[in-house]
Amino acid sequence: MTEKDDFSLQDFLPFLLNRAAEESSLAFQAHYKNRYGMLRNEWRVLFHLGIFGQMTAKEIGERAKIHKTKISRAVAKLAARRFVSRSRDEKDRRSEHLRLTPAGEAAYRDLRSQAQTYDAQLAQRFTPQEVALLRHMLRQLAGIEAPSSHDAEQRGDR
Amino acid sequence: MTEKDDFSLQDFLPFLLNRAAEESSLAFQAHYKNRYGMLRNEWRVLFHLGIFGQMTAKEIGERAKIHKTKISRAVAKLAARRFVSRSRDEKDRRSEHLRLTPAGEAAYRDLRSQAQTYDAQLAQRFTPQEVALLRHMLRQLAGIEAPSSHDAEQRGDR
DNA sequence: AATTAATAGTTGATTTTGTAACTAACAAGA
DNA sequence: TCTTGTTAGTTACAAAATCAACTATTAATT
Repeated sequence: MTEKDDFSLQDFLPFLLNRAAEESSLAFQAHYKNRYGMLRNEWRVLFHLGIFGQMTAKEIGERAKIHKTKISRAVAKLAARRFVSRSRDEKDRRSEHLRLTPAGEAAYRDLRSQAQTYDAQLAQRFTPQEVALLRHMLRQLAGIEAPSSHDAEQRGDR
Repeated sequence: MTEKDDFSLQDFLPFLLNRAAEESSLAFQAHYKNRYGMLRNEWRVLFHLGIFGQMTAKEIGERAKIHKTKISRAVAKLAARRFVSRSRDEKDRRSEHLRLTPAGEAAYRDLRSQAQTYDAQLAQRFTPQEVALLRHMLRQLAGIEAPSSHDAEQRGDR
């Protein structure tokens, strides 16, 4: 099993991104899976509601880029476990406003602090400048952040 | 939907990594899905065989960190499409050596060049130094590369 | 050699995801 | 008002992932 050509899978960005994402997700999964029996999508919905207070399924989906069927199922499970309460919008009865129940709030606060600890743990492998750059580049690759003119300048674009 | 507290999901590394990984994987998927009807695991196996020439399912699994059932099914499909040939190891008849057929080689070469183009496209959003650092950090987070003493020094460790 | 444990790979059952079709509610134009 | 179109969210069915059990073969222990 010796290398045959110069193409390195270990340098291919989609491959690296997937491996790094899976590694960090699996490691952090332990926190919410064991303690609260949550799945990744449920945890994501919980976090969005924890951060933003009240959102519709649609808003969560847009912000996190999670498909509406995943949101729907995640919300159903969170509601069944009484972590989330739903209320119809009276102006537009198609949509409903979601918020955390006190139990959901408690879970969120607990998991948020674990997330912060875990994130810090990952970040401390690099210098603060490196981490800032990493987050910037990831946001860029994720399509969250538009390419800055700075980047373009450094490439010699105009 | 206004922000309630200081924790930002958009900065949480596992979240960012997942979003960036998904974005790049989906974009690249078009190449192998449309043209060869391959799935992600099949493509990964194909690439490993293209790069390393001959491997067992176990070796591929270890290197790519893909579970053996996924490998088994991916290899079955690649073999059915005559992209991969299998041959028993006569020393240890439990394992088989996998290699690409000429058709598999052709597909690999085609996809490799597309991968290189796509990777370059992603990379050109940043400076060469930034990309080098990104790959380094991702390898680190993926557990492919051990933390360098350089990183530790910069953190003030000893 | 016979028994037990371990390993490479496959198969099957269950869970989760992905895709499409669906329901209910609203909106716009004729 | 009566289509026609659109949107929020759910549900049904197909595809894929996960986990456990299985077969065949080799290694280790007695």
